[in-house]
Amino acid sequence: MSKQHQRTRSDHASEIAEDYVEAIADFIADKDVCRSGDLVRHFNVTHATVNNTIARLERDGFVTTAPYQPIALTARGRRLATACRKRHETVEAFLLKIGVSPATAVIDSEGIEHHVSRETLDAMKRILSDGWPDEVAGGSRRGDGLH
Amino acid sequence: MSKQHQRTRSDHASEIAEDYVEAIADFIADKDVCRSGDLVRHFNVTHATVNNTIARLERDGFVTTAPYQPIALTARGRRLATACRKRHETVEAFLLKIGVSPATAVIDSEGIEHHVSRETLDAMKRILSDGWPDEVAGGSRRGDGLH
DNA sequence: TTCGAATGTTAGCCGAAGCTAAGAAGGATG
DNA sequence: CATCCTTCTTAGCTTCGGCTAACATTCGAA
Ligand SMILES: [Mn+2]
Ligand SMILES: [Mn+2]
Ligand SMILES: [Mn+2]
Ligand SMILES: [Mn+2]
Repeated sequence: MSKQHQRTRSDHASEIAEDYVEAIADFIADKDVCRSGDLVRHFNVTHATVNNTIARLERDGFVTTAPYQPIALTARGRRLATACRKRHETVEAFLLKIGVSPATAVIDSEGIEHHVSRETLDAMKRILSDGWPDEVAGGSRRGDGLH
Repeated sequence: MSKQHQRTRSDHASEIAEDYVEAIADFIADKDVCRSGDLVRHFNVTHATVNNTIARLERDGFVTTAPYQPIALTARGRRLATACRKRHETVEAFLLKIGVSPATAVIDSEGIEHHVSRETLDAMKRILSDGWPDEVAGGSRRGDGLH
């Protein structure tokens, strides 16, 4: 019992870090630098909150900062950002694939992404690239064989 | 921007309440009463933590308690529990449907359930009951009006 | 009936993630 | 240069959800 809940709790601990490095990487890709004000607007939280969060990220080795300078990602931060962006994109694309509207897919994927294990992510990717799995006996039988 | 993040933050605020009322309802269904020790074992946290959490649930009108007595759900608590259990079951069943192993489905659904909107839940239910959407050239649109 | 184990409560601590309010640093414009 | 506005930092507060340690209550055995 309760392996689930421990996983959910630990997912939440890394969730903020994941969203921040992803956003920082996006700003850097987009306009070459990321300032804390960019994150204030992006996450819709206060300057003080961004400052505290960035301090934790620096403590944990994901970013480097200097007073009044842009925020830079460490190699570790870049690795995490890339992995998170891919995972996020997969989850969002999968929601669209099952018929969810674009607006809802954007919102739901933002929360869901952090709780998707490697195995579930692979299942989603497989469906996105190979199509729906074959229905096993007892199912409602609709798509017939392949394509 | 950031509508997503506000939703994710507010999902987290209700997440613990949802898991607790669901567990309490399960214990009551199973053995007629729920004692705080049941929750200690179920969530694998300490007595003190369960006590604090239950106090918040009572403050918010989901449960009633009396010293050394079992924990009882209010009507509001029962409503929430029922809705959460259904949603949880749907998410777990859907993960199985896309080919995730039972053990992983149990773990991932515990976190994912809290971030699944009504619309996404409906999409999952539709697939569980009607089978995969028709594949149509160019995308995943499922033509045909409803039903 | 007393006593010890199991169960429940309380007090006090911590870190994460939010906030407000105050002030410092820097840059554009006169 | 001085000024003013934007940007950034710092201090101090809150709630939540964890924890440990100490204490209280209940209840079944001896
Ligand atoms: Mn996210
Ligand atoms: Mn979550
Ligand atoms: Mn649940
Ligand atoms: Mn859950």
